[in-house]
Amino acid sequence: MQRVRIKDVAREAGVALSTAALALRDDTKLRPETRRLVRDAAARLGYVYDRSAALMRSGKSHTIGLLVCEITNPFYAELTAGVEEALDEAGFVVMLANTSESVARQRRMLERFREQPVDGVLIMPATGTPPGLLEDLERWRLPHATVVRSFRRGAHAGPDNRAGTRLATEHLLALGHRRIAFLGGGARNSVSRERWDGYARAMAKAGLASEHLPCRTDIGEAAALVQALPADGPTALVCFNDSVAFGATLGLLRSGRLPGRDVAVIGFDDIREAAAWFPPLTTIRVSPRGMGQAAARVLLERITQPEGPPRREILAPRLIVRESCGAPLRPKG
Amino acid sequence: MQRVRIKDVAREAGVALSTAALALRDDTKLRPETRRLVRDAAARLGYVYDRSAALMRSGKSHTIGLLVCEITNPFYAELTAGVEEALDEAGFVVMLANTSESVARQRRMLERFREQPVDGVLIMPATGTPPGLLEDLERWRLPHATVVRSFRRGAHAGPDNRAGTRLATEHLLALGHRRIAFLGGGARNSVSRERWDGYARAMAKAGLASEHLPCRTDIGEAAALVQALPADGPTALVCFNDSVAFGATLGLLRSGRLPGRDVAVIGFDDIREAAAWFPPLTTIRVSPRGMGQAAARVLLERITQPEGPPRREILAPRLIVRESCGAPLRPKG
DNA sequence: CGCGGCGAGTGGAACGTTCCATTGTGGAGG
DNA sequence: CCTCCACAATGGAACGTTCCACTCGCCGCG
Repeated sequence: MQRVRIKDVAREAGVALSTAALALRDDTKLRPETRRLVRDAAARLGYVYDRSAALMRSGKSHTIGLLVCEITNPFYAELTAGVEEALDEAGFVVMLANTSESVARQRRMLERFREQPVDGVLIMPATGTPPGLLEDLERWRLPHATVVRSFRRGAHAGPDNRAGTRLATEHLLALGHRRIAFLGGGARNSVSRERWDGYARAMAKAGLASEHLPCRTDIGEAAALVQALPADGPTALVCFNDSVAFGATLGLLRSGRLPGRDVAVIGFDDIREAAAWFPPLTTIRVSPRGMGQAAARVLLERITQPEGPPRREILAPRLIVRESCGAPLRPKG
Repeated sequence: MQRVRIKDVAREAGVALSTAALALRDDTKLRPETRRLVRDAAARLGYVYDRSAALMRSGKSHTIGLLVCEITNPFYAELTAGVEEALDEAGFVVMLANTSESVARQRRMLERFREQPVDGVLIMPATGTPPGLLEDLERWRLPHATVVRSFRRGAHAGPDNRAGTRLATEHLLALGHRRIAFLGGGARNSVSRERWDGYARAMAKAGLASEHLPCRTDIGEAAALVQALPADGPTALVCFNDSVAFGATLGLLRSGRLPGRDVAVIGFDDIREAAAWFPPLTTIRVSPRGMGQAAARVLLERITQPEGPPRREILAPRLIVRESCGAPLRPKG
């Protein structure tokens, strides 16, 4: 009652080992009848392909390592789903590591992946990742791509963050707001910088002053901050992302203000919950799932053509108008 | 500029290949000086361990396959994080597959994992999984464990769902509620059955009639259902889980009722957002992260002791009182 | 003084594929 | 009738570890 190997299938089918191997890969060098014969024998014996042996000989593992900065964040969870979906379609399996924004853990898992070995790695860099990591990846000749957060160079897929917050800010300006603050962000990563930048530039262009309300990306923290905001504070909030925006609406509710009527709130990401929120959240859609798929494609291209230049795919965001900026509010007491 | 192998390290250190291999595993059969010598040589050459070769010879991949029914659900995302954390600590790597509740995809990914090969699989069975899957796993002699949703037998870690909804229902009864409905669930899986069961039994014990408001586990759907509820409907809702409870509070708000004052809402799971919600959600805590860790432990035990009986770890839930059930109802009702 | 046992290190087979070079066969072309 | 080629199938080395059996000194003991 041992495991069934190609050898056993070959014996059962009455052909040579290498013939059986060829047949199982459905190689056209073999006559269809022979392939048939071997397949039937394999099915009869319950043969299971052993990728580890194949990997050892061929050097291709058909496996990629995925480094997620925080999988419990719905946005990254959705992104992970997109990556997994696209890679599965291409016949790849995903090795998962959740770094929880720990640079040390990220480093450790990367080395693990290298041992495994994987054919490439897809990274959402933890906040504070040193540029040395990119250099290591290059030195190791490990095909890699980043998603959302990026390094200065290397394959990448992510949203156009500047365009996103610009869109958001201009929408608020068009609605007549003048005192518009930027809520959240402030972390030392490319996304925070770019989103702030898009907002600040739009404000400058309108001849208005920027105002930063920094907080961590956490519903509770954002809620507390907004709850404490004075009545003569900003009339509109461009939020770092939807989670922060959710916090903002909760904070307004708790202090007796109605989001959308008293203070306009606009998010970023358009995560699944945004449409169902109260009030439904106006936000910038970037489709995390689509970005995950794009990133997977970019990485696969890197793996198959390691010599070509790394591709950077920047996805255009879209403004989704709902009710948190004072569009038709439901008449409600 | 080839990859560095143990052979190369051995040559550099001036020892035999097998000695070098032993040294790299830090085997106590070797003198500390020798181990040192080899380690230094390995570091000098930039040696990277190749797990695939080790796997082939030893049959141990130190890899487990994780089948998640829906990773974009925050509860399962948190659970995934727990699994990954615990397995990493034990030196295992996680292969991820998101089945999106598709039985076909689940089956396909399971066969892929088998080829990989993994040392075991951790499964959150997709809704509608046939019992045949368990039989296949047993026939394949693939160590396995389930989390949250379970089969009739086999290793498992999950919450005591009956006790959870019983706790919730008794809490509402103690607050004076009489007309209590169960919102959500209804899917054909063990969790739905058990949660309904705990609620129904508690109601029966109090001599009251059960009432089922079935809906899918989706904020929007729950919100719409609750919004349409008549004013003389139930005064309290035991929800299938927190997402459904979130939907319920949104539905109440939209129809001009205040959750906690007009209608009591109680959730299940205590996901991260529950505490920050408006109003903060009273719920049943099951700690998805803790459950993920427990499941990982149970599976590892299965892998190291395949002969022993599979362990089933049922975690006691805890009632977390916040504000969504209001202060005790006055006799007025 | 011989023998057993132990510590430290060595040599080589084995794992299950893939890949390459090779064989045998039948038919077309000269 | 021989040569050459394409096709179909075969044989065996190689991948980088692990594992087991083995050697070689050296020490203690009867």
